Amino acid sequence: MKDITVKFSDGSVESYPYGKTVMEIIASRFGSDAAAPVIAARINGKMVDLSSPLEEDVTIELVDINSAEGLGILRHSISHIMAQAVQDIFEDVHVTIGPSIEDGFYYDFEYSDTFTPEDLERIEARMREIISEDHPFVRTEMSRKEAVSFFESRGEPYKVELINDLPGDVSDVSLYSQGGFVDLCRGPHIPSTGVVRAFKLLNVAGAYWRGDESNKMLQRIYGTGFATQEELEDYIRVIEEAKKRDHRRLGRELDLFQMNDEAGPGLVIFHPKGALLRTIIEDWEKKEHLKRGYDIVMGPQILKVDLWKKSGHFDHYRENMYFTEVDEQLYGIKPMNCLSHMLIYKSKIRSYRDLPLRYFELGTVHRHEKTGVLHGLMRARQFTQDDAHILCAPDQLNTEIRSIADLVDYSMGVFGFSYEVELSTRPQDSIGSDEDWELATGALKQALEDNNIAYDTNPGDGAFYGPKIDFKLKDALGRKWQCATIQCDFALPERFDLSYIGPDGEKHRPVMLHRVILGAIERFMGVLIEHYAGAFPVWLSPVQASVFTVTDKHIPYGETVYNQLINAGVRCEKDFRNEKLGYKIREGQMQKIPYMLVIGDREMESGTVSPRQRDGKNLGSMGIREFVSILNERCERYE
RNA sequence: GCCGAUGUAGCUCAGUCGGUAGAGCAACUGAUUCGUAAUCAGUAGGUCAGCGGUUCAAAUCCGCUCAUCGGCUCCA
Repeated sequence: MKDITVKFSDGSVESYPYGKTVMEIIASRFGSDAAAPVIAARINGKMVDLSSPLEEDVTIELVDINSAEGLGILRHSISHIMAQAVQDIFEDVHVTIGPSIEDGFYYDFEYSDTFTPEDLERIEARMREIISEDHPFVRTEMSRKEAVSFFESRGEPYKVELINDLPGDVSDVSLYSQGGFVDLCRGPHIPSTGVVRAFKLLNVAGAYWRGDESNKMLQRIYGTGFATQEELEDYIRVIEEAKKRDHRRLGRELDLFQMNDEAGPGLVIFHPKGALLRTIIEDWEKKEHLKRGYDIVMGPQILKVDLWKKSGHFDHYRENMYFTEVDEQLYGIKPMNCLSHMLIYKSKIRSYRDLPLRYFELGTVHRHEKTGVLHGLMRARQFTQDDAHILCAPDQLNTEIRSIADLVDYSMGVFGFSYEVELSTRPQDSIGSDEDWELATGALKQALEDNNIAYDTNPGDGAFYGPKIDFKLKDALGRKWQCATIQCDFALPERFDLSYIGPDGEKHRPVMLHRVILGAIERFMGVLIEHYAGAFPVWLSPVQASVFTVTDKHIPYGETVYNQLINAGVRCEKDFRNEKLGYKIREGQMQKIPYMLVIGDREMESGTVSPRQRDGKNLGSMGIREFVSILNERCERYE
């Protein structure tokens, strides 16, 4: 056999004997030390194991354990090790699938009993044994038929189902084994179990087979793995930090809101500070929308059921709606705000000169969410959307979508979020013609491209009335939250027979855009609380400053300072209790108040205040007016 | 809705083998008048989520319901 030529990603080209494995080639080219963090390779663009032999001329790229792909391979391999450990320990466990995911991996098992936290420890212990035994991951290939009978003989029905459901043109499948455990798997994998340095099993949860709620519930074990122990510990620290930032906890500690069993699940009760924060956000939004040519409108909470039938909500959204009977008439409590907006449009004959019309409503909606999905402010049964419906001519769609995307971008910047964009296309259960769906999807796509916005596509994930663009913001811990969305809708204008008179004097059908910027104010507040860990920027803080007296004799002057600040529009509290200054400061810090104003002899004599910033910095003595202008300037910069 | 876990004072949590409930912090009262993250002392606070069952006796064992938490499905 003749030698083969290998081209490396640094551009160098070398010859090797036929049939050498990738690992051997890397070791001879870079030395075994340099090869250590490499756990897989990309050969002519295809990911392979290091143990695969090279039988033709190739271009080779090394996949490092620290790259996103390398980490994915490592975690996927750990999931196989976990599956082996589980089957070693427990009887009657059937394996299903076990992929790597964003922050780790999981494996789903069918098991008649349930896994407990103690079981996880036993599984981890067995995994450590498997790792120290350093079993190689061995790839083999089989025909579909062989593989089916192989997994049948091993009593693994889920694997058989997976193979049977492969596309018809797939003739062979690959299997990976390590230490007697065999799994159907595309690969690649790490060379051997001993490569694993740091892993942890995190929790057990139920999960439907193939994610379908009509299927059997399996038991999923989540875990994660990293190249080093330090990285694993960092990750665990982030989880702990997230727990500390939990908006449900901070909501109570900062006295922002409560959820109350007596009131009902999924219902938020805003306390004074939470309601103030919400008011600040809503006032900001109204101002920004008025600047951009939106009209503020308001519709009723309940509308007759016939209108919901007309809109399609009764047929497609009924299970999420609440209904109530008034004077023997059935009413639907609104789960969306569009209906009133349609009626506003229809209240007059519209000309093309009137378009676009942009109706903005801070609309409170009710949705009957399943009990299991409720989650503090993030997922409630009553929430308020910063909703708008834009009615425009088809040729105005592009401009309108682009300016919404600009508003999203501006708003995310104000709150300090980066974001990602997804385009979702027609779902199974939907209304409207194929042409309209195509037109709408094309308009969204075109606008994104015109604005140079990178996006992913989610096929079949649109709303029942139209395709949508979702914006997923990223918070301080890198977690993603769905907030803004733009949905294109040809169906509702049709159903409500909306029209405008064009330049030709004829009736034309307008197009509608549904859109939210922050999404639900409740969810957005939840995200904000966790993003800032409760330490809101000055412009958002429900309490911007608190006045602290050193002793009782400073109370009269403190009262003067407090009143001046309140009159200047500062959101201010006072703490004139007979407590030591350090005690008040500590409480102020825990309440995350941006400025604490200390009032003692010095300030009383010179008519000043001494602001202490939340970061502990003492600003020294200054006049009240000076303090107010510092505060106002920061607010103007959205600090 | 489904799988699993949990529910004890305002909060965080103890409570052994079934024998009628405890701590720290917070609160309240008093003393202290104090300069940048906790002054001291005292007082009060509980239908042990709810309902039912077993038992001489239930926070503890069993059943049901409700709620919460972690996921799945769904979603702003």
